[in-house]
Amino acid sequence: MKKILKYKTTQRENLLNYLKQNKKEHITAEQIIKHFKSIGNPIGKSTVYRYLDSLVCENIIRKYINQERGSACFQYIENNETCTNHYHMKCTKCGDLIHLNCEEISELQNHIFKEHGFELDICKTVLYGTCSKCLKKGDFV
Amino acid sequence: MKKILKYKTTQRENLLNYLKQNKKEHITAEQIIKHFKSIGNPIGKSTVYRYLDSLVCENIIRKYINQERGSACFQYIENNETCTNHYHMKCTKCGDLIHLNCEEISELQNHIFKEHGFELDICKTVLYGTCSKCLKKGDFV
DNA sequence: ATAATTGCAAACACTTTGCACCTGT
DNA sequence: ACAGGTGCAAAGTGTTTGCAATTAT
Repeated sequence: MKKILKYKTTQRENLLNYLKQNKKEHITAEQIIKHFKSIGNPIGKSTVYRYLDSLVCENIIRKYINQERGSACFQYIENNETCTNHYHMKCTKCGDLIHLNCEEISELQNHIFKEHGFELDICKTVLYGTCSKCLKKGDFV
Repeated sequence: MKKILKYKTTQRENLLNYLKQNKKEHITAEQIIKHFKSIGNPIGKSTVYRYLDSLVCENIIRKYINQERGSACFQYIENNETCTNHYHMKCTKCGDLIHLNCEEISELQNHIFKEHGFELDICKTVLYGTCSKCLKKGDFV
């Protein structure tokens, strides 16, 4: 379905480096395009989308769909990241992404598999809610 | 931000009934439009989207973003549905939606709140993975 | 040399908006 | 009568695709 990319190009190298440097963030295509435009080194929209697709296929980055806007964001996958007990929680107020390494989640995963026969895909699941910072600011917001 | 709807119209009545009749499903705007066209009772696109928005605001229906396509789907909320310990799991293979009423999840929610200071929003969170039917068909798929 | 890649512009899918006409009260 | 609602068509997002020019090998 997706193309295998054979040549090494500066655009791709830059783009992948950018994702690596922001591995803690969920980056949108728009952010990438703006970033490279702003540093006077623009990369074409189609190139960005095509390369992102291919990186997703190669399992080098992960793709998420933003629950608010329905648009995609991407994140570099660490080599050493097992991804097995690592969930992401996204604050719907401030948009912050929280990385959750937690025993309890693995337990839930086991429970859901054993009792409900459903195999949870941690990589595809994002937990939504309100982060502690925003809770402190006031529930009413 | 959203308009309050004052008059009772046939379009809205029909649309809400349709959602009520399909309360177990996640329905897209497209499905709604097609349905009413097919029964020779079409409702305009804008009317559909506007009414869905307003129903979401009034907490009469819930909106989900499809993780594959990034498009929205909607679901009628039962009056008696507390929504407190009711999660949705969506199979990424067959698209089936599974309703999960489960103690363990409430425990996780408590844990995440106490230990990580994050208030999980169950309504906004969908767990993704593979359902039992698809697992039986073969892991390789 | 030549196969792959780029980037524009045009097409896409889904959703929102402006506006003249229609409907519920 | 008139505020409110409908539905078309047009505009807006975010994403994908066709293609001629460009670049990596």
